[in-house]
Amino acid sequence: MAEGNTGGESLLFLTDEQLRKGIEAMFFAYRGFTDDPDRILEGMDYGRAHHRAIHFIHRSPGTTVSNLLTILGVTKQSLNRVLRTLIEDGLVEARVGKADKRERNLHLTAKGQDLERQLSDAQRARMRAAYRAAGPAAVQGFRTVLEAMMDPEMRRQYQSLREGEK
Amino acid sequence: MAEGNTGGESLLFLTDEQLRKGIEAMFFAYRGFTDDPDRILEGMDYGRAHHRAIHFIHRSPGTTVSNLLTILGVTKQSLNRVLRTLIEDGLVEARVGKADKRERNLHLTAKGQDLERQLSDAQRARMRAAYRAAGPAAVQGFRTVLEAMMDPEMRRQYQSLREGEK
DNA sequence: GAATTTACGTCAGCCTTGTTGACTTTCCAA
DNA sequence: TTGGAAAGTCAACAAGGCTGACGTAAATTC
Repeated sequence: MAEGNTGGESLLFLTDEQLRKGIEAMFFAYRGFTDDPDRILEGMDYGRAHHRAIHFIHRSPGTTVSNLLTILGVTKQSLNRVLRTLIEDGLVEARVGKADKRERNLHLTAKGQDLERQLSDAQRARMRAAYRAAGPAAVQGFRTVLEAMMDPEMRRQYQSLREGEK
Repeated sequence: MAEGNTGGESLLFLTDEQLRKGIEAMFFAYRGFTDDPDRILEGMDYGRAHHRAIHFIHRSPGTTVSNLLTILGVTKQSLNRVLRTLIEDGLVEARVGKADKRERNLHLTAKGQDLERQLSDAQRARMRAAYRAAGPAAVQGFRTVLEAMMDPEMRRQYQSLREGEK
């Protein structure tokens, strides 16, 4: 199904025009995707970077700083600035590693869980509405294309996160 | 596969776990989506903001500054900073409006077209690879979900852009 | 014809979030 | 014991958002 590139109409979805529409769809949809959490965060001292950190700490409790660096793809200085404020404000706890004491195992506090819940509720609500409107078959295609669009390294991260959770 | 679901079918794609996967897919895919143009731009004096301006001027030649403001969703000061450098460098031309002389009609110069081509070639190449790998049905679903994810206002913009082109 | 509104440009200043580079501390492992 | 990895810190800087204030020309309204 995927590679059947014989003649006629099978390749119509690969025209430059179709691709351009896909590109603009990504652009506009990503705005919607980030909008709700951004709105919640504004007014607090936090931004999108804090949201990302909170999301992935929630997702993989006990993860280390360097794990987070790999997933987020930023420098440790950038991440550290964000992490520091979250720790100072009591949303994140950094526990010295048990096996390797150089590592810090990151966890959300109750307060951190609260904010995470607020943010992900908003983001999931939009996602749910979109999924519901589009239907299960479209959702399947959505995920397939997005996965194919990732860099191989990001795809590995994405998939290992998936299998990491039960 | 991930969640221990029985074969209920109909609403399984709306579980929080499924939604979370979609959220992370958006995050990782958007990185891939912006990566290639970003790499081309770095080293030049331009960034993602310039790319966006160039894209939409190419897309709607003769568009006005305020049109662009609406589409991009930034302040005029932000856009102006970007536009000014593009005009100074001879990538964009701002012609005084014919009917309304307060307006500036924006066009890419030959030089601007060159960069646009470079950027969109890179972005389309990744998009094409993803589309090809996923197949036409998945692409259809991809676009449907993204469209449903947009804010109504953005969706209008997106659709009016679509109909603008033949 | 005067007043107001619109479209655009610009100056100044601030914030978030990214970057490099240099340096320290801790501590595991060879 | 020593090299290097993990983590943190300080400093400086850039891109690209933002607000507020102001200016000007053109169009519109009264």
